[in-house]
Amino acid sequence: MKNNENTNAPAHESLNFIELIIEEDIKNGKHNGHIHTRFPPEPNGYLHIGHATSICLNYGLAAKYNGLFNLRFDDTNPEAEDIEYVDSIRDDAQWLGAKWDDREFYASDYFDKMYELAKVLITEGKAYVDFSTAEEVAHLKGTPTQPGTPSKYRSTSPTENLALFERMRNGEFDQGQCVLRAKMDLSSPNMHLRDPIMYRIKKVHHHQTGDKWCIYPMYDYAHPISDSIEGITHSICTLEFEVHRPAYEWYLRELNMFPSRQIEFARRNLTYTIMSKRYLKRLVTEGHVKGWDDPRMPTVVGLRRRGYTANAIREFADRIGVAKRENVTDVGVLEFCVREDLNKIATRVMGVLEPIKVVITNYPEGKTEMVSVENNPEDETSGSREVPFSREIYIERDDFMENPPKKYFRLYPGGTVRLKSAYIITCDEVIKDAADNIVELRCSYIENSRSGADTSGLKVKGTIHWVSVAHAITAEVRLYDRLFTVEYPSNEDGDFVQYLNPNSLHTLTAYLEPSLQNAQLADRFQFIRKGYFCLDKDTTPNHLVFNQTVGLKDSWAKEVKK
RNA sequence: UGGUCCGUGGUGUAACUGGCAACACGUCUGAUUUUGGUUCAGAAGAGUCCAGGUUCGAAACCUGGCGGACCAACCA
Repeated sequence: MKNNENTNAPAHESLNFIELIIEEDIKNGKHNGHIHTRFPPEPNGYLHIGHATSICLNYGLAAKYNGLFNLRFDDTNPEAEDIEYVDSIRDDAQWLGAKWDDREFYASDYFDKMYELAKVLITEGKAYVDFSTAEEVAHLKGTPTQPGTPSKYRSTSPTENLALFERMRNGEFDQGQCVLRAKMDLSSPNMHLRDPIMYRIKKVHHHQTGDKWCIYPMYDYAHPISDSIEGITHSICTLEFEVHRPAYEWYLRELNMFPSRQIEFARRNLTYTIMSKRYLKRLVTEGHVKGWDDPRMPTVVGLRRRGYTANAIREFADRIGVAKRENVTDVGVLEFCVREDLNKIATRVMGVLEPIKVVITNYPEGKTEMVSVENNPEDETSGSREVPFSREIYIERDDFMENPPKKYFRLYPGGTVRLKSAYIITCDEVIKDAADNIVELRCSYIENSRSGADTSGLKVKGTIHWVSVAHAITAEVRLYDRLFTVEYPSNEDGDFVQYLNPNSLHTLTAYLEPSLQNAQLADRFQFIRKGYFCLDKDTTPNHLVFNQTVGLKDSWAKEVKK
């Protein structure tokens, strides 16, 4: 090895534990160095940010090692599943940037094969039909400290079991009357090895196979077989399946199938939100949010509507990495990732969220001039546009203070400020109503201070945004805050809904520069000095609606807090 | 109290498998700035759950504790 030019660079790129396994496998020529991963969602709910990072993980690994990635719907429980979820999951996965060509599979694609393989196990005396009730099965399994005891059906002959299983399949038994069990190890300290159920009877319609089947395989049986059939080399799942791995390996070994390897990682949690499908569903059904795609939801559809980019989510997945220990990632990291992406691509526009009117007394009445505003200082190719300026404008209410604290460099009586891309103004007079509310500011402008042609020589500390009263358009703007008031709602005592943030949605009517009239759903904007926004799908031809994706970093707000 | 897995700054991951702990977010300074944004420069913050042991040398290996998560659905 020759010495590296950059001696400070690590000798090796730092790898996560799964990459370590993969590289070891490649080095050893396992599967001829081929890598094949998959994402196996059950179509019984919408994808959330946790699923998204898992997709990034699995797809990313395949892409990195020139392998393949499959999307596979784990549809073994038709009672819980629905085609609606299949469609949304596929759409979200695609949006995230995963590619699987024609390799969109369903566990149900393999029902025939699974049925045949079950018969092989029965024939070899490794599986049996058990007519015990669910309670009996549970009871006979024993406890973690006490071994299980054999059911009286455990010794039925293979021939008889074969016939029984066929009758199960033919619908001759009632739902719940019997199950097919694998003969593993009743005395194992691992409960999942105590003759786990392979098939149960469910006389229900399946969204893919219709009414073809009335018996459906359990996860423990279906998953290794699906992986194996597809030639999945690295089957990545979450930690709670760790104890299932011996069963996973048992089936593949006993059936002599392609040895897919299961690898478990710790699911990643996020502060101030919840990830459990059950809880998410409650938020929707109980009306705490407006739907699965409510911009406050951690669902992929929610994040999309909120204005998050696939880029940002991929970057997030990358940054938080993957490991086996418990973790809670600060949402701040996610927010950092969107800001980072949006900063590069968002068009800068001006919009006043909470207005206060300013009259520029020495500016000609009825005059309108167009000032040039750059679309994005981070992108020289983005150009600029013309924005109308006139005698009466709106500025942000908190850009004015009657009695400003130290270091406040916005507008105040006698103070001077630059209007972004326009003139420098001085506040001469504060107009109040009978109730002492400030209703208007009277200012004067410096005529030769216009941006780009400033010969005034004046230096001002503050620059604020504005919008011309006569030209402003109005829009509904929805500001969002964290959905919960505590960092880890599911860890708190009591029902998680009591920790919902009552102020997670704040709706207001804003005044925006006229160019926003033509905003499209795919557009990304930065409302200067405020945050990143996108058009919401609730928009109608005469009612614009904008969502705040995330606010800008606000070091003044931090300063004020001190 | 049976089994499995896990314990590294506030948070998330690293440390090339034994050579006195790095990166990112966050925090704090300062500079630049017609966005209190961006960018740039810098700082503080862990001695790796604890105690022993092996070793010239341990975050890593061994032993024993402690702490946490998961497992007894005809869910996945």
